[in-house]
Amino acid sequence: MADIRDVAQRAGCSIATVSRALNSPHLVRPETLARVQAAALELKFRPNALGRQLRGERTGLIGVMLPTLGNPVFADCLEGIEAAIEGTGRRLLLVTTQYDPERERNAIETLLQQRVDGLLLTLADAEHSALVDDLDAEGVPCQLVYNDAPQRPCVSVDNRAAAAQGVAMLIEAGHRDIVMVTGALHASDRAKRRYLGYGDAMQAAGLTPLPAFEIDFNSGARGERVREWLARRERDGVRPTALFCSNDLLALGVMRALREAGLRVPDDMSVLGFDGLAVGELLSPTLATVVQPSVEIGRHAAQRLLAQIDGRSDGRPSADASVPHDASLAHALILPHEIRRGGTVAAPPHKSHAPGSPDAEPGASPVSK
Amino acid sequence: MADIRDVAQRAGCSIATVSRALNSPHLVRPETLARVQAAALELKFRPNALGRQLRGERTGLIGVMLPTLGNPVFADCLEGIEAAIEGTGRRLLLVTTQYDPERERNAIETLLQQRVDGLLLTLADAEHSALVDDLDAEGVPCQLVYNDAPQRPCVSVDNRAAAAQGVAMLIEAGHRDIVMVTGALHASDRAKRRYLGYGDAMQAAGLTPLPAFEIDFNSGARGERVREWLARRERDGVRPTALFCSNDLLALGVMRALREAGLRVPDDMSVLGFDGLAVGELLSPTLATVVQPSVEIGRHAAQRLLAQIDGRSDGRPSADASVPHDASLAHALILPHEIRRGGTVAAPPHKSHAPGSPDAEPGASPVSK
DNA sequence: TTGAAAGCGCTAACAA
DNA sequence: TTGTTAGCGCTTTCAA
Repeated sequence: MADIRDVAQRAGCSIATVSRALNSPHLVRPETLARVQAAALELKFRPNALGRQLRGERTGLIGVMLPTLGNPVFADCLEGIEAAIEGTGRRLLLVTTQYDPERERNAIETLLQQRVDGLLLTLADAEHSALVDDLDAEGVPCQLVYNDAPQRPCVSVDNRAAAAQGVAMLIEAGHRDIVMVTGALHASDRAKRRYLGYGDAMQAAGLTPLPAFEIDFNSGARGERVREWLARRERDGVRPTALFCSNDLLALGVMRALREAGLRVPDDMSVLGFDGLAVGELLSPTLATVVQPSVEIGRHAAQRLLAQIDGRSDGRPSADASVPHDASLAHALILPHEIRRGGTVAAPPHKSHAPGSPDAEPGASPVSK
Repeated sequence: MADIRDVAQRAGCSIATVSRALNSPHLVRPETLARVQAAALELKFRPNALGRQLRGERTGLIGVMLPTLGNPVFADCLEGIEAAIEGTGRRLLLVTTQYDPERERNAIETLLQQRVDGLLLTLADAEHSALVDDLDAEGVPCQLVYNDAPQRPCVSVDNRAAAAQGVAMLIEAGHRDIVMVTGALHASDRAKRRYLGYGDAMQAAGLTPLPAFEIDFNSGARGERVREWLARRERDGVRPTALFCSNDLLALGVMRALREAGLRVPDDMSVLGFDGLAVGELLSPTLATVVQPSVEIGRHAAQRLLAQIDGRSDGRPSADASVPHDASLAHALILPHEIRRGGTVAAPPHKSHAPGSPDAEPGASPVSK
């Protein structure tokens, strides 16, 4: 593989001139420039980015760490990131962590060793993660994605408020027995905040928040577990009429389980998701959900990161320059969410639950409180 | 940021010893090793991968180029790739092209400049792309993903056979008027092959293949176009009873359009997809589709690429060594597809349109041949 | 407008 | 077992 020296020789000039011809053509006499370009072409010269990166202060590499791409919400976000860096000559170094905190740590270290100019991260739990503090202390440009931690540089929706609003819609539709279904709660700070929002909405309506129904995402026995859980609740006489799922993918899984259990959505059970996956709108009935602008989240995060990177005088992380160029980049950017009404939410089944009236109405769920 | 020299100084040894301590600890006296490690820790030394990569013959970087992540089929594949490199100490450099041939060319060049050890690519059109030949000529390890070009190093399903089998299922269900719906046909060699497969199945059943209905993926007016097209066909008296969509995403879009047009699936129209997206199974009715093992495609492609890379004596692309270590890596790996029967396919509606035979046989499709 | 030369941080001979 | 040293391919002063 031809290197800059070969080109120089062929063009009859020094390597410095070749470098200039490539990077600052205006500094080179047109004649020389032409000779260099011709030589480069003939030799199929492909500049080695490593050399430049080692020398320079920037690599043009952006590190992206996401939990998984199996959930379109992250893939969408990545599309937004890609869109934002498109044309900037930057490249993406991608790692997924499967929500594993240890992999998070390793992945970040790896990215840093490659000398990425900045990081775009979705952490399992941003607020309690020392990682971000470390990065901050080291002066590594970094934006969190989806994590909403008010004091951190991040781009997200207000998960708590958004969830509350979604649940409020369920309540408005007449539901009182609403249960939140989540993947492993501990795995995601988003889910936790959404659960708080669920609680807010319930209490605001004078209802008692119920414990979340945690269901392992990765277990194949999802349908079974849901059915089993429903049966148990049925026995206890407290079958909910609506389920608020902590994300759309989970909602889809739950809906299938319900179907397998012989329950119709929304006739027997309403379902509300969170994320706003595009496929939700293609379903029938369409999935009611709390929409977060995933692509925009990715795009904004990337834009902020780029601003942060460009804001530094030198490209290298500087431990002392703890003040970003624009201080607002150091704090959360909360994008607007949206409630998407959909066919999966309807009024609860006929027999309504007058509080305090314990009459056993056939086919109806008794009331809580 | 501390470099290897700083560590050496602090540990009271030479940089060579530090390097050894890090990369070949067994070559270093335990005492020294400990000192180095301590020094590295105290200085928060983070080895600069660029230095190593510039020096060495491998970067550990794998270039991945996909059309988009908006289609889960590619995100799934990427998950497979990730899974395959997990634990190998390799990293992924990711680029998406939005099916744009020019971006393909640029992206590859960019990846090559970063000195990736190999490439994993999905091209718009693999068979007629000079790109792969160039790469091959340059000796860059490379595997195509999804593209099925028998003579090329790639991992895919047999799109033609798979499509034929899917369409055969439709025919078996009683359909005769089957139209294939595709995104821009020219944009994807997969779609072309699937159309061939459609033709195969139709002819094998003595039916006349119809022109494909091409519909722009990115146009927002999808629903409208589908309705309009249906209306036209209706006027012509040749309304199809089944649609074979060139991919699942398209199938979902089409189904929505049908719904908006007041047609029920599968009662009024059967729909068959291609890809086997997980969400298809979560729908109701579940999406009938030709399943390709996306994650496995990604995983195998990555594994083959790694084998190819490791097979080379030197890590650098060598123009002459056109023969891979294992010659089979130079040819297609065709993974098995699968027909997923689903609720979107049923027998055609009662009034069938027998070509030439105007008698309306209730409830039965005329027989071919 | 061009060239010579000094590294960027690291690895790997080769010597000691 | 350790150190010295020569680069990997490039950019960028500094001089000419």
